Amino acid sequence: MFAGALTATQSHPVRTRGVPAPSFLPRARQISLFAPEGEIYAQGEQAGALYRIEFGAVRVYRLHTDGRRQIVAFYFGGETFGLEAGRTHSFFAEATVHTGLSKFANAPGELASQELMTLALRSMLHAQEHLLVVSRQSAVEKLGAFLLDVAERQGDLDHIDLQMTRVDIGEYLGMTIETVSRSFSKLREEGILRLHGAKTVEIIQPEKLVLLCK
Amino acid sequence: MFAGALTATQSHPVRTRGVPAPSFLPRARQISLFAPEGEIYAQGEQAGALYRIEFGAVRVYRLHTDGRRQIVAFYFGGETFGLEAGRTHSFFAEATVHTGLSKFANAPGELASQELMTLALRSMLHAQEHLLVVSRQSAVEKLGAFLLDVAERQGDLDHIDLQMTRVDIGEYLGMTIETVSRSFSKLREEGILRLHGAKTVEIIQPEKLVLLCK
DNA sequence: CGATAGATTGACCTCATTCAACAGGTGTGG
DNA sequence: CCACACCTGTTGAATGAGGTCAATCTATCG
Repeated sequence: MFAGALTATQSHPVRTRGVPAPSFLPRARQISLFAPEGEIYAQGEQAGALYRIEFGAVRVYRLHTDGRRQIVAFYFGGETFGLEAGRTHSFFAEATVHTGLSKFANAPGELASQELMTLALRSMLHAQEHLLVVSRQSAVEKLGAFLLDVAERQGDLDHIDLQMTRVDIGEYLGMTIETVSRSFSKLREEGILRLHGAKTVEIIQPEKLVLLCK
Repeated sequence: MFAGALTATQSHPVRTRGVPAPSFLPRARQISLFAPEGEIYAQGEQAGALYRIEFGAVRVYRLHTDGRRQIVAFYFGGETFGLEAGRTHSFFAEATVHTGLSKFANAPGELASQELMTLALRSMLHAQEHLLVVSRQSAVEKLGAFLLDVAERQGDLDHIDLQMTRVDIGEYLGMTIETVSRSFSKLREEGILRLHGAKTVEIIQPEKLVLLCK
């Protein structure tokens, strides 16, 4: 039945917007499937491989000593992740929903290639953007900036598919699930967005949201 | 008299700990001097060059639309900065104190070199570490983690030379100067550190601080 | 040695967190 | 296909940490 989910999801065109397909990497033989909460790699494991998301979504996070989780990035269909500074992973990577990945063995000699450089700089830029969002003062602004980011990456303002729980969003933005929920409600009450279920968001007044968050 | 400050500072050995000298880059002819608040580059300017700090300190920041400043990194003696994702700078770089820099013209063809890759991955890692610090819950923990970072990079726990104002620290950690000051006071009251003037910090109980922040 | 920017401390207030109860939606088994 | 159970999300009230405004102190530089 997960195989069913696979074909069903794949029948949608995989979004590749923003991140070009890593043509410089050897073609992956097959797609690995991950159930929600499924671990892709763990902190301490040997790094080196790259992963391209065919469908689904992934969270990359780290654990604080007090047990709290800090999600440093989400990745969606068409995006590539897995590049890290050291030889071993400093982060955990897990699927947030049913997810299909292409894995690329990354030969160490290839590390200096232009494309990998681009990927590293992109990751750096993303971390800095994330920093700007998290250091934003108000909870509503944080959530708004997050939603705009996701909408842009998914290429559709009218139909954002969150593919993650309020817990995930909270751990990404550095706030509690209650505050996340309240912020959604505030944006809804102000007529900026509409919720169709908890995970499908429609942005009605993008201008207002941009004005608020950018 | 600034020339005097130059020789005086240079008589101290320039710390190169953590960041190897960029031997892969063409030797710089001379050292450029910057007064406190002096602009090194601005957002929108053409990027490409790298800078090595001979003495002094640099802040790299970005402006929010509401005018607030978000400092994304500090750099100290021996460290190299200036690498960015795009062709133009997304950030501003300014000296926080009297600073001397070696500028390296960065030939575009060299972009794929192993050493630049290392620099990019280091920047990525730093941005992610910074994110973890800022998303830490309490103000005292943020400041403690920051001090440990600076102490490690300067290689001396007993004598941290901050080389920046409370405003800078606040804009780096995402809190007000009052909260920064109060956090310093709390750490002092708990006997973890001692202040000799506002910018010279002596960490008396590093274990306690590590326990609190790491 | 005086002027001035930077830093500290206090009082008050706002807003996110915490704790708790409730509602809704999803998935499972009958 | 329906009913129940559980997980997820929402909302409310009380608490507390950090922001804001303001006054005072002090370190540094001319």
